[in-house]
Amino acid sequence: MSASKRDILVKKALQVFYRNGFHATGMDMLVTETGVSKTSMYKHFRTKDDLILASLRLRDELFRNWLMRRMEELATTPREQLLAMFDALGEWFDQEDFNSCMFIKAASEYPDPDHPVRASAAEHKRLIKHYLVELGEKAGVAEPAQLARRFLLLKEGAIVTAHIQGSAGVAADARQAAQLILTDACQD
Amino acid sequence: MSASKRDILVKKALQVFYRNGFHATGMDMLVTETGVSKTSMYKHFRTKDDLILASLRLRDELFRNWLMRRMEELATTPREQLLAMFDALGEWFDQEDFNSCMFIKAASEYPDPDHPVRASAAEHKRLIKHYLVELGEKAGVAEPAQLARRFLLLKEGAIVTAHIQGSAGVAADARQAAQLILTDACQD
DNA sequence: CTCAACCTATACTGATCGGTACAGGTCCGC
DNA sequence: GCGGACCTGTACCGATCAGTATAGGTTGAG
Repeated sequence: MSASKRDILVKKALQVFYRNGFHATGMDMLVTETGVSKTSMYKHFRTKDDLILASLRLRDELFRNWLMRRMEELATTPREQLLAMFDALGEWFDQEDFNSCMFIKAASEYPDPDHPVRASAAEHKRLIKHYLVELGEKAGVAEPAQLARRFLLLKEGAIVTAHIQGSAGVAADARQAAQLILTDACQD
Repeated sequence: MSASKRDILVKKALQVFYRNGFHATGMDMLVTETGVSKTSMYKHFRTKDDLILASLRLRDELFRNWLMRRMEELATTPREQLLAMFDALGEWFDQEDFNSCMFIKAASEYPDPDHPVRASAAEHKRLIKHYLVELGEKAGVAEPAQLARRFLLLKEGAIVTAHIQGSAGVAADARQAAQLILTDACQD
């Protein structure tokens, strides 16, 4: 159970960073919210940035696992699973703690493109795209990479729109547009 | 010319906030970057938030004017102008100071949905959507509101993707997807 | 000349920032 | 029992945060 404190810290820090932002969250707030002493935090992570990166790694793992599992639960064939991404997104948007994509927010707060936080965001998006390409191949579309890129545009657009304008109808709009794109991809 | 100092302040503050983020930019940095004294700043704006809101108002005006003008320069018919939005976005993505959408970044940094910054972001997106609806009506599509919503998803998705993954090919991908959606919208 | 509007520079407030120092408590294997 | 791993609380560091106070310079209209 020695890893437990560290895990509690990262898990809770992830929630606070996601809700409150990165620059706006001070280490003292994390002490209060996590119940872990500051001394312990700096034993596990040399800097605040290291803790942020650990939070992003956990977020990537949790979110991608959730999304992929949900897509596979909601549909059976690869084609239907691709479209089901937008149903899963719709469920996410309607959760009360939905607050946009953590990696979009992270990239927004770190202007330096070479910052590790930006690399983490890029990797997260790359991994999701890779999963979509695989699904596209299983679905037998002619150009799975192109399909994945187009689906990702709709996904990111839906996240941002649900965040700024509200979630009503956004996932359904994205799903309908995705259906058009998928139909086209299967005709080629 | 009494408005000039204030205008210089807001114009330069907009650039610094856009480049550097809102929480990460202190008032002292703005003193350095704008050359306007802190006393003057607080004569014109009661709080930092007020200055941020003024910057966002200016950004909304400048960006929407630029986008609409560019769309109308790049094409003649309403249908072509709609698609030209993605050509204009492509030009923006390739500018060296491109750093995502200021309103997406602003919404990312202010978690409270009732904060005026969030309202400003929502209004900006609403105004762009309204312009797209008008163009859709001119183009004679059956459901201009639906078309505008789908185009906006692609637009926001392209902005975020160009920001995180790099701009290569993003605008072209979005344009191709938009072409499919537009074709469908004209068939109904 | 004078007044008011508008600007500047400098110094300051209390709070908070990321990060460190220090002293001590708990628990487990040897 | 004893050392080491791991945790706590508290106090502190210099820097920076948003915002204020004070004093004085410049400019144009009456």
